[in-house]
Amino acid sequence: MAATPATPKPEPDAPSRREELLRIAARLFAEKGFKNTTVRDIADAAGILSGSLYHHFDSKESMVDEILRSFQDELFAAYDEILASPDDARTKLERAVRLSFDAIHEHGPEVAIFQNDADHLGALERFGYLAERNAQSRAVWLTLLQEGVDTGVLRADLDLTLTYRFIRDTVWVAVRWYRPGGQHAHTEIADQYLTILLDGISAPA
Amino acid sequence: MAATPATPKPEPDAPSRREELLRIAARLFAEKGFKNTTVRDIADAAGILSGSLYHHFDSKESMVDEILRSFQDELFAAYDEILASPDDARTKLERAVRLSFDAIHEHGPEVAIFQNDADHLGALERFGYLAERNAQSRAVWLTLLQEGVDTGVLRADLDLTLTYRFIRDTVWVAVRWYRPGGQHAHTEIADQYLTILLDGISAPA
DNA sequence: GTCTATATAAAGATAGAC
DNA sequence: GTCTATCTTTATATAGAC
Repeated sequence: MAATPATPKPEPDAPSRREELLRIAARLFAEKGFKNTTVRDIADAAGILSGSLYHHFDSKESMVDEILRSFQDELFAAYDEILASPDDARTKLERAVRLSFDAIHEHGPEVAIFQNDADHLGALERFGYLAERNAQSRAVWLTLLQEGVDTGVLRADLDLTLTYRFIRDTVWVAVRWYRPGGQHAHTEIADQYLTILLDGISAPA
Repeated sequence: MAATPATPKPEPDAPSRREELLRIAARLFAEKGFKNTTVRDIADAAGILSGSLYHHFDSKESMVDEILRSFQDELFAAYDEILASPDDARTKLERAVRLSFDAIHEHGPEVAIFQNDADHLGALERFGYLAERNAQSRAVWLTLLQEGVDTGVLRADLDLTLTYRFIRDTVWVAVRWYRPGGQHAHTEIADQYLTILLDGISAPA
């Protein structure tokens, strides 16, 4: 084996240059939208010239691809863990909701990109997995909701398809205004959302 | 007065060419996003060449400006009518929610553009009115919610700022999947949403 | 890993003929 | 009101030097 003196192995905690660039790109994609962010924007924010980005990535699409894939892998692993748990239906629903707010807290840019650009990117073959993940998400939530109805913890008069769509859309929408370190902690927002979702805003009769 | 033989006055119901082009542009902006829609896309859909669009409009920005302004004028006039009505707090809240679903039904493209592109467009001076409308919307909903708490029809333990944000975001989000003539009528979706918002998804104890 | 320089394509917009 | 033709700017991406 010849000596390979160059590029020292990075510490596990020290993000590689590649990861750092992806983090910068994710922030910009989230703020301005994928299409509206230029490779020059990304390069400027990273303190290099646009051409230099192509040493690390094939294309702008490759960047957002890598960002979305790794986020979704992590997210769906967490959903699977909840589904497989022995918790009762209501607890699992609550955990799934809180998982969304945790994701908004820890991976805001990725969530925002997914919310804003997934529809449009999904039209490209390369992003076909987004539709698969969408179907998987639907299956997760409908399973949880059906289990809730079957065990009597949820009302039986709900249209589960509509309920699923509302929950799917509303657990993510706080990414539009939530900022870490702001007035409301993400756990507090999750509490308030669960209160409304489970019991409504009406005063008890 | 000299005779003016050209351009006959259009019937009030016959949309002018200008209005027809705006309708086409609105649909495309809603489907693909403002930035991602080219003037060539719009011209193609209208069956003309891109240069011809500039006979009708200054720029692509002018088009989306006109689309958003006229929609918001109509929407906020309707909010004002609800605020000024003698209905009780709960009825006014229900009317405001149903107004959103009516707007999604009748002005889907305009709602979608506002949801998807208003943040980004709002950064331009020309679209400063979007921030004003945003403040106005906040005032409308907070007024309705406060009146609901004061008259005892809403729970007193809600954080009204968070509740406002959730309602604001969630009454519009159905524009992502609702299609006129689809499986669920918009009135039916409004009913289901109001059920969840007012009373929650939990089974009664 | 970044820079210089540049190729190539796409997009917004304009001028004047019809 | 639309077309032909074209200008200008912006954007993605590449090649090779350092």
